[in-house]
Amino acid sequence: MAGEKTFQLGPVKVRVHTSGDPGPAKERLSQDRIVDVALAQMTERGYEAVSMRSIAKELGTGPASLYAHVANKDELDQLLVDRVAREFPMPEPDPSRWDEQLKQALLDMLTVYRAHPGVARASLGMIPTSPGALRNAEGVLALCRAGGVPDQLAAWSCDMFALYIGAVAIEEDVWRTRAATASESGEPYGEDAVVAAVHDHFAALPVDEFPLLRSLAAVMTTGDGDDRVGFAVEIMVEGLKAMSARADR
Amino acid sequence: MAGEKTFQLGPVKVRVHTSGDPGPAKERLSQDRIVDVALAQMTERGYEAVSMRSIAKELGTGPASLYAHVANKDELDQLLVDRVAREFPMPEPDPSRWDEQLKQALLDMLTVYRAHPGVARASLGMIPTSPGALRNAEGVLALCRAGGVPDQLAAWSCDMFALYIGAVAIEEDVWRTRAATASESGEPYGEDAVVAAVHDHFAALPVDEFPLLRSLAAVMTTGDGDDRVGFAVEIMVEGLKAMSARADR
DNA sequence: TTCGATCGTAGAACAGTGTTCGTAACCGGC
DNA sequence: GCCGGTTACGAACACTGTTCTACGATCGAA
Repeated sequence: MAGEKTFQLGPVKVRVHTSGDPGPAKERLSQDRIVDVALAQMTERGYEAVSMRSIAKELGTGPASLYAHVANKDELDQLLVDRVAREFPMPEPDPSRWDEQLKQALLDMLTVYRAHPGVARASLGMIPTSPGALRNAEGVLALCRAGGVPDQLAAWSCDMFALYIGAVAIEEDVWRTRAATASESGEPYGEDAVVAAVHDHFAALPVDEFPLLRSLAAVMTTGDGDDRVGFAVEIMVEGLKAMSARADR
Repeated sequence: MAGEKTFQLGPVKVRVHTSGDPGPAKERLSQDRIVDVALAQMTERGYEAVSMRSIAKELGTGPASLYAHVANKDELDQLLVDRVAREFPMPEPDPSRWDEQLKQALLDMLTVYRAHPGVARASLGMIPTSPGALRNAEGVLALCRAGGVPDQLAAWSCDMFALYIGAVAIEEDVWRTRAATASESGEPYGEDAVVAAVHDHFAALPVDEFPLLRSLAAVMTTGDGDDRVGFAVEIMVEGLKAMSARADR
């Protein structure tokens, strides 16, 4: 609705220049531009805030226009996680410290997810042949190779790592949006308050039914997200090393 | 709309027995009954097929009636995963084979999720104080205790295991529903066909960019869901044992 | 037994959602 | 020049979760 418009009235064709009122001269739509604004909206307003309509509106058009470049919202979601997956930093494998590199790479993946809240929600069920997934898998495989991990173990590890990191990112985002909706309709619901409440709940459990949870309330609620993920990554990589050694033997 | 109905017409009150046409005499609604039919619908028609309206319809009422027993769809989802989590079999810990018991317990959790497709979609971000989650955590903690796992490791392991198993269940369900929608609008899209297509895609990758993926196409696409999960569970439990031993030392 | 307050029940409606249809405009190639 | 396939887009469809509102049933007290 800007720049130039033509009307057909019977045999007469009228060309009208509507001096660009509602925004600058619009470029043509493209899959990239759609993914751009979708990612921007999701990054600053969360997963549920971005819809076909909100994207179209920011692009100055209607939702139907998007379907020329994107088949589905499902496909759009896949494009988003693929775009984000390309940002995962993948180190050059160094056989002398491949395990530390692998752990760091996994933590970096989570950091990238955190920079784009909501995107991770589509990471489960990611198309394994998308460019981002390929890059990711190739990088993890290279690190495993550098560590002498048997091929089959390395292959299955790619799956496990991607699944776990995606799950952590999703869970964090779920709690994030929950805190947001809870804070806008009542008292603040910060992470510390939630953790404290959980701790108290555990500590008040009946002894005969939940003795361990009750006595371990403190350690159950110790540590933030980074601690927990750091631990899990440690476990997985150490387990991978142990099983590699066992396979060699 | 069954059994008995009264009409008020001015000062006159009329009581009419409508001989139970649209169903048996309806009982009162309750949270349990709502969760029952929601779980049944989800089990047989998938996550996206169950809505407040579909539940209400099967209960012979309108969607507004549900909100007297359930605050949200979010809360309903939590009730569903809690209900399912109660079905997780938790073994009596045996210190001589606690590791095998733990592995089996994790696989059993996945089996239960598989029996209720779609429910797992709400498992990420599960309320940790719900009865099902408590039962689950207590059971895992008991197994770790039997294995002499240090408390902090055991506590964080609960998190890791639940997250990973939930993620696997979700991913499986995503592919399941994708296959369903793909088969109803085109040729069948079975698991074997997808795996074969992925294999061919990997094998046809450019050598200079994805040498490992290309050469490892076979092992990357080897094994079904059980194989992959079995491997991941093995890795995690072995890693847990390794780190426990290291902490003792 | 009758009254009255409360709780559960629903119909209707609101503001959204993803998606499709039909038509109009545009663009590259003959 | 024209013309065919792609792109654009308003309108509409069938949904979704949720809220408002009034009506009915229920139960304790008078």
